[in-house]
Amino acid sequence: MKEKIIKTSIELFDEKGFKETSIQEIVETIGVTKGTFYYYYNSKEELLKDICISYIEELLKQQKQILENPNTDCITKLHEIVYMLITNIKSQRRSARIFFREMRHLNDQHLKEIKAKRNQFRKNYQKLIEIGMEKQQFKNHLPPDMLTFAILGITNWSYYWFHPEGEVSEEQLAKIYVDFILNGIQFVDQ
Amino acid sequence: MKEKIIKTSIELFDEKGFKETSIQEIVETIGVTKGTFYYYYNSKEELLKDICISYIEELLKQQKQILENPNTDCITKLHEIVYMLITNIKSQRRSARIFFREMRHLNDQHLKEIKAKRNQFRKNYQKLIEIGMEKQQFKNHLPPDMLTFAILGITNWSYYWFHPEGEVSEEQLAKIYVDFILNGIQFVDQ
Amino acid sequence: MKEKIIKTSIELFDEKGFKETSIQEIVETIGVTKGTFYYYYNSKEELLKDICISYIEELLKQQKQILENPNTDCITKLHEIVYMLITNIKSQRRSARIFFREMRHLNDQHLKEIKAKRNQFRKNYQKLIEIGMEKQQFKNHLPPDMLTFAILGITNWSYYWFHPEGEVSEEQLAKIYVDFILNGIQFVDQ
Amino acid sequence: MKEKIIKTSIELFDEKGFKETSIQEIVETIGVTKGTFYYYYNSKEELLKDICISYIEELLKQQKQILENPNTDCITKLHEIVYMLITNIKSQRRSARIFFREMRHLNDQHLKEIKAKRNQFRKNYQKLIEIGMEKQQFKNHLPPDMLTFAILGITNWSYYWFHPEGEVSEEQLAKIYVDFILNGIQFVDQ
DNA sequence: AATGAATGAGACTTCATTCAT
DNA sequence: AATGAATGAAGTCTCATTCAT
Repeated sequence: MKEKIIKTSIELFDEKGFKETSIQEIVETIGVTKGTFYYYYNSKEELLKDICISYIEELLKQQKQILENPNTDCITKLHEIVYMLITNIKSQRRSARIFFREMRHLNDQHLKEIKAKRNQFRKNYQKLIEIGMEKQQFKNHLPPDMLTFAILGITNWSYYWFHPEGEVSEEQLAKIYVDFILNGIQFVDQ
Repeated sequence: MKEKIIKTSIELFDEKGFKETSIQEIVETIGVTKGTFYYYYNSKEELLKDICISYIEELLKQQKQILENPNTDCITKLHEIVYMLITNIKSQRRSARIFFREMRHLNDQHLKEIKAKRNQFRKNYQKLIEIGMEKQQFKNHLPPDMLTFAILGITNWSYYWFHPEGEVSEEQLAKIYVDFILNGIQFVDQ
Repeated sequence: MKEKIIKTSIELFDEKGFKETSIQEIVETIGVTKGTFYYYYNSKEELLKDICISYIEELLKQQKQILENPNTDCITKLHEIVYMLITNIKSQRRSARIFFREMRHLNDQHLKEIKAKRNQFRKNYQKLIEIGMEKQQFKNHLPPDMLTFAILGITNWSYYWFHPEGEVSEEQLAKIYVDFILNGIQFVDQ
Repeated sequence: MKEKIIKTSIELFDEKGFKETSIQEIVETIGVTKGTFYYYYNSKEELLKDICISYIEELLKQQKQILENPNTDCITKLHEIVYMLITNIKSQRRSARIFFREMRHLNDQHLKEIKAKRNQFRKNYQKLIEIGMEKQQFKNHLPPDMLTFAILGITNWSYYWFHPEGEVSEEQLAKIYVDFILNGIQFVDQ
């Protein structure tokens, strides 16, 4: 039942927004009553927290697997993270959008917890860039923190417009982005 | 008075969200009563529309000036747009965030109008990339639409974390981003 | 309207209890809607506070008038306070009962304020007893604070059973009580 | 288990009120689940009835013992009842307060039953006063019913403020009250 | 003897909006 | 140009109670 509630809420929160989705709507969609909801959750906010936590923790887990692989270099790892984020769109687009857009409805404590994890993800990313710079896989004349924000912006933004069912596949988009991130767009006369 | 309402609403909508800000709060902040609000606006939604329209039209106007300048090449134009978007953060961060986050509260008609202008901005951007490709200022092996989304993602995302009052100035950030967009991050042994 | 709300609420709170009376019932009795209630009060608790404050402040005011009269001695003053409390039953019985029974539903701050005033009333009463002891109008071998509680108990309790419309009039009851307080019930052989 | 439920409920009902205490809270405090509660009680009201009945019946029992003692006179009996009520505060304060304050949540039938016993207690008290009057232990110029209410008010009220652990002991308070009841407070020049 | 899932009625409260003045 | 009173629909949440196991 808890699973059902989460699944339904994710759809509704993404489509209509957290505030705009009433508990009534959630339980009606499932076919139970409001009491049932409050048997599983103490508040609407707690449900949102669950959704947000699940999302970011899954992301951290996948990032960890990629970063701790001893057999890949920095460029490969960068590619894998970009690819991971793009492929996640298919299954996690809703959660991701809820994460970014509705996070502010969490209470102070939960918000702090969530933001810590989000920052952790970014810091890990940045660390990869820094290591790549040390190993001379990446250029080192630009500040790694700003670069990290930029690279994150590219993939995060794609959650708002990219449709994995469309003409461009996930693999293709990931490749395009990695190429862009590595080489930029300027024409170089050789 | 209308100016006061807009100014106050922008602050409140950004800080608390559209739904979370009541008309009561807006008019209390100004020091008038609800009747006054409804003298100037027919609904809360209309006020949001005003804010969103102003934001995107101003952006289009500035973009137009840059693009129509006959004396600059594509790379310069790209730099100018990036710089324009980053400098706008100082004065328009609130409006921009409201634009992205609260747009969905608009009614169908207004939403259509807004999205048309937003797409216009993106299409103009994309056109610049395409022209640059034709003129061999930009490489042409990557799809210009995906590149445009990527470039947009970089600057749009900065509205959520960049603080113009911080250590890195707007000029610096714009330079970093343009460098990144043009050349990428991969180390090139020459 | 505010007056109507207070009047109706006092009746309902007394008859059914604070928790047991819904806003719905209050406004239905008056013939308005819930919105109207919340136009005048921010919460149900605030209304209760108003009722409690009004009650205790009126009591303090009347007590003050009696105590500050320079032309009456302690015994007269005692009589006047007892009489005042008994006569108040007719008009204030409901408020008094709400005061005693529902006070605990007030929030911490309001409760503190109310209790301060209630203690003030008791302290003033006790002061009268102490002055009477000094002036040898009252015996001084019993602790004045305990006596004050006892005397208060007598009249306060009457709010729960005394009906001014019954056989015994207010004047009579006050006289009986003062006689009892002054002389006790033990038969004295003279 | 039933004992545990009663004990816990008395504490919670006294501290928070009957309506304000949920069955959930009661069973959580004990460490069982709601089903357990409903195995022992058919409703929350039934539990309240149990508490109230136990309290008043115990009181009647103790009163009976005192009144039926053939070896004590009326003044001694009065003293013993006052003392009994005061000593009860230590063990029964919570029950007593629930009795007075929450009684109204009982259903009609239970309320009738309870009130009958409460009146019985008062009537017995009044009878003692009347007998004392006949035997010329008590003055007979004041109506015994009003006097009974007054005497009851004194002790009942003490349930709301007297702390047996404080400076004044139960014996002392009983003595003070009996002295007051018998002799009053007026200074008598002899 | 006890559990856990589910119910459903009803509570307080919020708020955009209307309208006579 | 602005006010203040009033509306009413909708929202979140509570909780005593039921029932199959």
